Amino acid sequence: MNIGAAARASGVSAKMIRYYEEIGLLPPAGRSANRYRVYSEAEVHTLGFIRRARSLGFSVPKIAALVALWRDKGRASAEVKAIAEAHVAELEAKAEALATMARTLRHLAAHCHGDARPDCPILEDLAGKAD
Amino acid sequence: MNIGAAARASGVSAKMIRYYEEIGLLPPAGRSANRYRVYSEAEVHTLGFIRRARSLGFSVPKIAALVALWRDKGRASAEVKAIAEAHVAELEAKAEALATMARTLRHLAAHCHGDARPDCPILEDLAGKAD
DNA sequence: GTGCACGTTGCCATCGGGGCAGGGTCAAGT
DNA sequence: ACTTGACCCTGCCCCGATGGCAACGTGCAC
Repeated sequence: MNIGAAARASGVSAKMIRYYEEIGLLPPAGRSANRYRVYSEAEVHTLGFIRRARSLGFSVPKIAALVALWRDKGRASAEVKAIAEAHVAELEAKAEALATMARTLRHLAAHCHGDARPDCPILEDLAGKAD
Repeated sequence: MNIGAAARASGVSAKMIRYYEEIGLLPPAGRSANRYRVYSEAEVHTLGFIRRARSLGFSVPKIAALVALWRDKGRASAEVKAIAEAHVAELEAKAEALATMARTLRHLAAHCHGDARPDCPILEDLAGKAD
């Protein structure tokens, strides 16, 4: 299977497959006589694993750790759980930071007339009223 | 006031002040005879505005629009409110996306023993059990 | 044999910064 | 006067994960 077919089969773009190989997340793919990268079903399976991990917001280094544990049939599930829980905490912290910004701004916007008049509590706050 | 003093007074790093000038968010600062950038209190005030807008997650282009409205004493508050509400929607969408990832992963982790045994629903899910 | 689809590598851009190198400037202390 | 240290200047490289483009090689179908 060439890279394009592997990309279609896994949902990971050819560009990203090369990138993952370049940064060491994937071992160098085998090459056919014409120097084209060749992928097996197992490698496509790994690419799908990576895609799903990315969709849960895992960074590439964390995914590397997860893939290593996945390959290690004797892993302790505690190790996986620890990575996952640390990531959940990170995600929740980021989500809360964004939600806090949204609440603050929503509150400011609620007090803004939103008409043709120029006075606006949003600008007043940004200008340092509450500094 | 030189750039270092302006940075301390505004809370924006000297590096970022130069960056904002370079990308056009700030007009080129005046220069003293030795080519040092010179800042007035008004410019420091603008920098504080930018810093607070950044802390609410506004992108640089949006901040450029907000600064322009701030300067325009005849602005309609509706314009400011529209930018703010669009940004609130963006923030909430991103926060919700992260929160959804966190919930999904938290759910998977809750079903993981987290002990020395190797079986782990987190890895099973990533491997495509639910693909 | 020709054209198209696909592969290869390499470079540039994103965004909001951090950091460092190499050099100029200035003020205070010796 | 001379040195030292703090500050300033510009320009470059780095981060993460991804997209895009250029220039060029390959393979297959007609």
